Amino acid sequence: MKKSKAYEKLVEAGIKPSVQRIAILEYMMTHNIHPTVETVYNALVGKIQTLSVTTVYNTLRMFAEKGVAQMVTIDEHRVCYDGFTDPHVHFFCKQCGKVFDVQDLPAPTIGEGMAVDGHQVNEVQLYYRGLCSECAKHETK
Amino acid sequence: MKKSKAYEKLVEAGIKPSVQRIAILEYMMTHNIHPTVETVYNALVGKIQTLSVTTVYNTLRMFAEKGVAQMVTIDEHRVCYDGFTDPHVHFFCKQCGKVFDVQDLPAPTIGEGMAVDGHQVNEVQLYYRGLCSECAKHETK
DNA sequence: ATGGGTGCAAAGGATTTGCAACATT
DNA sequence: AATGTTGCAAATCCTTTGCACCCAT
Repeated sequence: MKKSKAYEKLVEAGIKPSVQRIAILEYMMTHNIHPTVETVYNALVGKIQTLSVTTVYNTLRMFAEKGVAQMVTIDEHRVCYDGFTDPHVHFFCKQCGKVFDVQDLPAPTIGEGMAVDGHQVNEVQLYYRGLCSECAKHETK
Repeated sequence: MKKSKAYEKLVEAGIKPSVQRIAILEYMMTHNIHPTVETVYNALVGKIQTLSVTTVYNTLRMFAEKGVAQMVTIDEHRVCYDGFTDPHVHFFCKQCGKVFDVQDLPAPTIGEGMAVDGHQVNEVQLYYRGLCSECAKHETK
């Protein structure tokens, strides 16, 4: 049987595939919505009825370590994850807490072995905070 | 008696000054170390013996809302605060968890009423993650 | 049979909230 | 006296860990 994109990506990253891992990665690859652990759990527990929150936590953390997903820490209260590992800019809405990808602006990039002020760099994040267009509508009253 | 810089800054921001608030802001203004709530508490509980962690939490959160301090959410596990509200670049060390200001790189700026992708912007953050020079030393063995 | 993955329950921490005491005007 | 601030204790919520069970090799 033909292996899925998610399956292959896991193997490439040196992660042993499993039903749960494939499902979680597949979800990340097809939903560009910066889900939290809870969101991923809720989305998948219907298909994998035995899924536990713990597994989602552990799996996403592992994905971030292995570079299969990106951890996004904009929200004061909860971490979310991004399936698109290419660098790009985020926007965080203080009202609804959603994270959006920003198309308008170029993302900063990091070269191989890059350093700033003598510190060795692995990741960059550029994000804006404010009120998203959706929330701005309801604000006007 | 002459009012301190911290006192004046609070009044300007529309915050009613109090012993605790002045002390916390004064600490933020004289220590460029991106302290966590805990750090601020430990530093001040000697001078204000009745100080509570709750007050530090509430006060710093309020400072961030009023623009007197900046909330920095790089660390997955804990938030820290920055007394310098002018935009600038941060570096986060994954090993020791410290946050540094980056001098080498220019900070992104936000103009009055700026928007990205139609969303209304209030704050920007640009940060790098990696291994700081101090931790890199001990790593070499 | 073995090694790793999963998921439950419990632990661990950070942050927030309710509320009574307190300080300042 | 009135208003707003403080701080204790408890509650809440997110995340991690320990461990037994299960699955796949």
